[in-house]
Amino acid sequence: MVTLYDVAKSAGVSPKTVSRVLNGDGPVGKATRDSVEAAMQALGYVPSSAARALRSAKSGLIGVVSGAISYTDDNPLLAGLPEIYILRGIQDVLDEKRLTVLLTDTGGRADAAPGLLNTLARHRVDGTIYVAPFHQQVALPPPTAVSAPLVVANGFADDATSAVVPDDYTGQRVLVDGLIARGHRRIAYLQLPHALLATQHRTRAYEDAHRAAGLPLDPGLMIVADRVDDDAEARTATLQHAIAALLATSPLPTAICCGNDRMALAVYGMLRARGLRIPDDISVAGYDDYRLISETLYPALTTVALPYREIGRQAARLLTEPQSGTRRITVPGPVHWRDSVTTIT
Amino acid sequence: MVTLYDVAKSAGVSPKTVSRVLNGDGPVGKATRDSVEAAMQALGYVPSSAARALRSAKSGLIGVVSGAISYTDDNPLLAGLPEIYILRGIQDVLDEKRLTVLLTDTGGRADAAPGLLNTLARHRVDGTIYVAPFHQQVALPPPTAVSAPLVVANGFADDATSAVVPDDYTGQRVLVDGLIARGHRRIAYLQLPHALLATQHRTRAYEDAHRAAGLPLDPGLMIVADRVDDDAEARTATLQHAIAALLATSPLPTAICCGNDRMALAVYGMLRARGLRIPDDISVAGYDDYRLISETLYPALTTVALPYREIGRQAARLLTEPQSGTRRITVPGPVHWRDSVTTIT
DNA sequence: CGATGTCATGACATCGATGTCATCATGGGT
DNA sequence: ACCCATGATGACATCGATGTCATGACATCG
Repeated sequence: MVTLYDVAKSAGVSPKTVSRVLNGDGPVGKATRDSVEAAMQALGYVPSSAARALRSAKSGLIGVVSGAISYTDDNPLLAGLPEIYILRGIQDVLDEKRLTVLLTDTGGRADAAPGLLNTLARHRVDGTIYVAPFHQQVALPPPTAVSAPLVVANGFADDATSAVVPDDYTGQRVLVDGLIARGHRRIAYLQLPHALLATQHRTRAYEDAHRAAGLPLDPGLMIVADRVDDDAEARTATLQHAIAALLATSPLPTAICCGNDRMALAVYGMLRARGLRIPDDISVAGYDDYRLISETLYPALTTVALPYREIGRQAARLLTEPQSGTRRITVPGPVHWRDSVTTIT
Repeated sequence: MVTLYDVAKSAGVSPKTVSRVLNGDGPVGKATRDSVEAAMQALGYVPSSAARALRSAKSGLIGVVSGAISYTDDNPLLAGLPEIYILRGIQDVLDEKRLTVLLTDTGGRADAAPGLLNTLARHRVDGTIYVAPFHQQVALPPPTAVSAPLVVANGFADDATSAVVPDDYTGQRVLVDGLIARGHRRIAYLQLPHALLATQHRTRAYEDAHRAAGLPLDPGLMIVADRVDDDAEARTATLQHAIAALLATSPLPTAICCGNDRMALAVYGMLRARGLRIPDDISVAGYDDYRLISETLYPALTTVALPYREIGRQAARLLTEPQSGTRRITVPGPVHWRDSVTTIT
């Protein structure tokens, strides 16, 4: 390994001067700088961040705790994508600031967190972002003696911890307001389980939108159509029942809001199996804007984007641009109107 | 920060003894070990991997270069998922060995690699895994003075670099053999662009399967139905044309192999828009086993799994369990037979 | 019973950077 | 002509671990 001392010797200067060239600390003469840089080039010098970290207590690492990698196939409902987008937002910001991500994965087990935080502490990360798989309250281990700043993304912990969460209410509200504006009067809502915070916020938005428009709320149109823990077949069956119940109402709904795009994908198939055309007979909307689904479905799916990337960005900024005190940020996501929704004249 | 010296003082032993307890090097008396461990507990000691790395030249970090994070929405064709699964396989192995992933992302630009490798070198990673977004030859920057061992996953570089790649030939071959065994005689093949190595291998497999069964090869059934660089609409149009061409042949094909699951998803919609039932009128198969698509589609999609997770595992093992010389490993993936394929009697 | 080996432990140097403080020109201000 | 701020550079200690070598206490062996 070429060290800073080798560079110094080769350039005929002191180690400290090389350090100054490297970090732009003190002033360095033009000629000296050039010869140092030439020496670094010639020797193929690569600074050791271990040594730097040891001396200056800055590792240049940001720890990330997430299930982005492992959730991918454990839970197809979530499919890991949200966390990937959040990671991407984090990268956006950290790249600019020349920080590197030290990634640890929960492997889907919530009790993995303490061990992972310990690993991050060993590496003396300059800060940690804890990424929740979906909008929820997370339980953090008690802050140890070694506590770099910590931010929760896509969830929140307690009042002493900064957090960034999606604005579920506004997303659903804008969607339903938009459907009403497009002439829909009987709008069904196939919900995700009520245990999800997102469902609670979105349900309130669905109801508020109806109230604001002076429309009645028909309980027959609001059905929980997914489960959390079951296997794929049981979940399909749950959805089948919901669709059957919906199509038994009269008059038929003209639009169906689905809890997420994945549900919408299944709904497409089920409606068509019953001979219904989308959007001519019935409009469909999703949630999440999984572009893999929403753009590929035929017709393309109207859906609400969750601003995951922006959540990641905000979290990274919160962490790296020291603010005063603890903050909680709510990030709204736009509705993408596509061909699966028609206007009723 | 609590250091090893604090622990030593508190336990009344020398720093070196604490180090021995930590690493299990030399022998340590039972009583001494207990008091040291108690002191570590009490003080909340967390070892500094920077100091350890500096002294012993082992960082406990494995660098990963991939586009897993950034590809996610830049290129819906690939959608990042393959790389996520590969990462997962890597994690499987590294977790066991108590190594941590230092993740750097190409941001979708191939020319980002040299800079990323330099970042990894600064952190003195114990090894590097270069993850290719799809099966291809990758161009690595010239090995610098600082070269930890490197392995390419899901691609290959040159004869001096170990690599792990998927077995595209066998996957497609088993699929087409299986379709023929199920009575299909006119099997269409909607290919991905020929520029992809995967397409070349799979096309050979498709042809070999026909030859082996004594079936004629109809060029009208082999259509390139996707493009690499175009926007979503142009790609949909390309696929539409392919479907139209296919349905103009006589007799109609009884099965369609798609280049990937995403294409199969679109094909479902297009066939149904033309009034064809799946699988009654025509069977459909995909490739990749994106479970998000393959398990959710209705009916569920028959497809070939790409063994991404296993590729990641093998790559991590290749890196961390030093073998003799350079190796190249080919990993096969199984066919998942689901309801989108019917047997012709 | 002395030689020898193993166990248990400590002293000290060292890994490769940076922080602190000192040194020595140089040049502008008065 | 003198003072002092500023620029350019270096000497030296230091960050927190581990590698090397040394030491003393026992146990074992011929």
